[in-house]
Amino acid sequence: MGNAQVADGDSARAWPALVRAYQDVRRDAEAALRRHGLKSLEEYDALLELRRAVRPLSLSELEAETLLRQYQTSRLVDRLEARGLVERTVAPADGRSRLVTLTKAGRLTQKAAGRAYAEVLDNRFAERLAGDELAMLRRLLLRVGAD
Amino acid sequence: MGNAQVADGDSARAWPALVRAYQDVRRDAEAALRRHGLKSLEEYDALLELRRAVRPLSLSELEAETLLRQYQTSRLVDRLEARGLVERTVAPADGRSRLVTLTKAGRLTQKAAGRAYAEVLDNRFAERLAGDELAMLRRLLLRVGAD
DNA sequence: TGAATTTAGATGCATTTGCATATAAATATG
DNA sequence: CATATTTATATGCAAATGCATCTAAATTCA
Repeated sequence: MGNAQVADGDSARAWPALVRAYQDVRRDAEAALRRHGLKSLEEYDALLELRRAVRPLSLSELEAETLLRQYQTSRLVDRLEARGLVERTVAPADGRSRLVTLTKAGRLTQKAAGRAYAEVLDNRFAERLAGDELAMLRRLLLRVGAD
Repeated sequence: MGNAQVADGDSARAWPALVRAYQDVRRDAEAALRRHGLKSLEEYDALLELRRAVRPLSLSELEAETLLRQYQTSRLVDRLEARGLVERTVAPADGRSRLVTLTKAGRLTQKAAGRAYAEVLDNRFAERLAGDELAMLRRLLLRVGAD
């Protein structure tokens, strides 16, 4: 949406800046992830959740962690599976459920991509804002989102 | 990407909050725009630029204003045209260029959608943050984006 | 227990994206 | 002036998205 400008009540001059920041960070982050074979932040997030989990996650658990829609999760896992980054197995306890686990390649990719991602964020946040500014930014953003 | 969490250096705890805020505002805004027949923020932005412009804009001018890609602009205009919100005419001065103008319906849609959009932003920003907080948020976000 | 309901995922279909390339008009060059 | 190049926009095609719906397994409950 580019400028994301609205009618012009200046009540919300922060919104275009938010859009801009989001897009710029996201662009950098996705470029970094692409260099490691991932196609989107969503893919990375799924890999990260899988790595963090103590036990294999079902698709619906993964869905809950990532805030993706049901069908998005299903297809995201399709793609990760096709590239050999995860595996899907029928849950022993519930025949409807599929458990998703990272493969070796998936773990390696997550690790490498994670480092690149963290670098981008450092670049965009830590190197540009002081600690108290970061905290303030976060607090303000949390008030804008949520509900 | 849901949580948008990264490896865990806390240098960038602001990023998940940024993602969250962006997604929440955008979701509300698009819901409001849909009620007025628009499918995305991008569509609204294009209508707004066209309304603001003193003269008809070519596709490439519109592209520059909105930060869309060339093919995105072309197809966005396709869709707006199909719904009777804009018209495309060959530029008199340059036979390659198409000038895009709002139709009557396009103007009405822009106006109504704009009000709804502004309401959402007021809701998300002005009603939640004080004036100096808004200004601060904006300043911080501008430093994160850009470059 | 057997039929109805709910839950977990998958998928058909239409739309949208992205990339690369095509078309066509304008401009530059020899 | 004729050809090559650049500029403005459109488009074919493959992948991705969204919606609604489907299948199959589990659970409810009469």
